[in-house]
Amino acid sequence: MAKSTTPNKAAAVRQRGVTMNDVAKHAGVSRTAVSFVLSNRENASISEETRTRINDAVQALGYRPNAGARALASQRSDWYGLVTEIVTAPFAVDIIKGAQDQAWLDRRFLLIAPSDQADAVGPNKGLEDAAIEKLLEQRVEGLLYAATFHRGVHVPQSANEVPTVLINCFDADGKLPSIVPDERAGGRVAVERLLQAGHTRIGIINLDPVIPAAVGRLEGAREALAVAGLELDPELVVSGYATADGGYEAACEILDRYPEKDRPTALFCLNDRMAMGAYDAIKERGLTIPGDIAVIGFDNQELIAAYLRPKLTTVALPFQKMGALGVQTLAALTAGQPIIADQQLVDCPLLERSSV
Amino acid sequence: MAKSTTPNKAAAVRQRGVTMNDVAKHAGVSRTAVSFVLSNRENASISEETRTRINDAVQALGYRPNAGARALASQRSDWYGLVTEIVTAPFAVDIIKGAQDQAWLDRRFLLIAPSDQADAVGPNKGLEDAAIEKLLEQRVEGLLYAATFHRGVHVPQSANEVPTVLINCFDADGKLPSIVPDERAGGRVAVERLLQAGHTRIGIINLDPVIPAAVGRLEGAREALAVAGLELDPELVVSGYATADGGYEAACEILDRYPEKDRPTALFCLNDRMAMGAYDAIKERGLTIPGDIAVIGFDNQELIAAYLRPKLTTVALPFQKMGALGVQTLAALTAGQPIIADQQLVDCPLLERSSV
DNA sequence: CGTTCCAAGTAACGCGCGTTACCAATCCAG
DNA sequence: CTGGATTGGTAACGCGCGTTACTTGGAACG
Repeated sequence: MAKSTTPNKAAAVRQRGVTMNDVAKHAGVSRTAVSFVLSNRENASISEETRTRINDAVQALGYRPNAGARALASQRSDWYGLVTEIVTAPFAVDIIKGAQDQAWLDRRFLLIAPSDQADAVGPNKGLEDAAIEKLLEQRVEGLLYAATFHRGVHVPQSANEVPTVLINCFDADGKLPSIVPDERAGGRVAVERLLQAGHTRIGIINLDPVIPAAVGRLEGAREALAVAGLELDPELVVSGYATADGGYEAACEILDRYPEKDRPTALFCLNDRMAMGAYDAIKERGLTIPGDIAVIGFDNQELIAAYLRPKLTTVALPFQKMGALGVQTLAALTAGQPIIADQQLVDCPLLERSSV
Repeated sequence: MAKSTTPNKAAAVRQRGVTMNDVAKHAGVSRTAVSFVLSNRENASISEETRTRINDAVQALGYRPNAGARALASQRSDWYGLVTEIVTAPFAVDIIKGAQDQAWLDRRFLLIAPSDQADAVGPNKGLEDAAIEKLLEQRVEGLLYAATFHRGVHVPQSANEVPTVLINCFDADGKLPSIVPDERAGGRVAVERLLQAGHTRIGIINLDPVIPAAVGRLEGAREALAVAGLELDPELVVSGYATADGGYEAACEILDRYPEKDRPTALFCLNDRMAMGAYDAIKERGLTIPGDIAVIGFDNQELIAAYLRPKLTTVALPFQKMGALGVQTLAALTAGQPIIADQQLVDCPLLERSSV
């Protein structure tokens, strides 16, 4: 790679950007002609010859359009705002990635603003408002509001000024369209997988029973059992904190409660962190996975699921897909199309690894 | 493709568009006066009375400045571009968060562009270039280029047009300033901690020995041992793949190699994933942590370190701090200040948990 | 009373671009 | 040869705002 000896100088010279006017002069045409060519107008008539002359000039001068000026003149920015809690977020990054990729494909830009601030003491509601305010100042054409765990949220008032789509959460006021994981189908597929492997006595390590994830996943489990002619035994459902320790304790309780012959042969852990704790409880008792006890998780937290030994079979939350779908929905909304549905459910695929 | 079926409606939805002119009329002053008040010009003379009248008008009309127009007129955007690989990134999110928070404090905006694309087949170098190009079209005032693991990188040529700072990586061509973790000090502090706990026979589970992280951390370990009058025993250093399985195998090798009395009483795992595997190897042998064997990790991958049982004592990579420092450095550069140093090292703090 | 000076504000230009209206030349049909 | 329809462009306005130069009414000053 040939090093330019004075990159700084080059930068300093380039500081004053090349404008469309420069291109026009260089090509010996009007600025309008350049604009027409660059924006590929259909109805404008520019001869093939001047068209190439203009393109050559663009190339020669290294012209780069000024997105801000374009936005100002055309009254559209091609920007979407994404508001999310970054701090606690093992998941947020996946939503961002999904949205970002889709936005990129659609030639749109994503402005990401934090809805929480590390240094914020007290209610950070004000900061969230400020974030949205900032995004609106940038004249974003739409807003994505993402949560890191499935729940109902109240979206600040100012979000109403622009089309808004919720991701991994839903509007507690029931106004805005949202995109959430299909927890029920996920719970169903997890238990179906265990049934298919021959397990009929399945312990369930539950989350806090009131959150949407727990409700849906448990309901799905019940459905799967019902299809197999089984009933969900309330005694086999133990709730715990959504941590490895919580999972450990719940698993201990469920494993020690029964004599060996009645012991469940499989555990459905409603998230991977609890599965991590359950692994310890199982191993401590000299039992093997999946030989003695099969384990299935939920969430597909890569760092856990893919690195546990044996690797954890789990149901994935479709964050990337939700992010992408959010952008698509927003694109449809800003284009004036009617909303597809108040709430779109996205499938949670089963990821087979080695714990069943 | 999808043309807006109801353009009128879309226009109606479009932002209210109250401009400075509206504010001016409402307050009975000139637009210039409004501009002066809003930008808090020192040398301009506006009476306190009209100043409040203008502010009231702003409030009453719900005026929101147009950032794009402001950028166009003032020739500065208050935007920085952040280019990073989002896809594989358990870490990227922390860099983003650190940078984002700092940018927010400085009243600047971060435009995040992906340097890798999921759907990109073949060399994605072109996409990275395209991303930077897009950022430059937005007239970002500076560029942050972040990697998800410490390494040398080649930054695309176009990044030279604007001040650029590298985060968690360094310029292989040695031109651009960078911010990287102080791996050596991190390795030192880890081993010091083990020495302080009374361990003198310390096994080291190494990464691929050529990457900067491995080199630095091992060198730090050597220094710490030297200070204690000890030497690093090459036999106690085993390399493995940077995964839980790799850590498991390496730990097995090191634990089984010696009779009990010569067995190391502590393991320094050069990353947390390997520590996760080492845990399994230790537990399998009926040994306890930290009773029989102390373990210390590196990276502080929250999902692992905080949820392993016992929780893993580890050295943290200062991603957030690096992100913040990156923004600060960029701010200094764009303000025309001389660069502080070609390479800034950021401390890796020890996080005490329960495995030592 | 004439001059100077200053507070308080305004008119007007330009940032880079999209867009509409308009113009000049050519090309046929009648 | 005239007139309408194309082809190939251009002039000029406006997007919302920052900024510079300029104006004005009145107070201070000599």
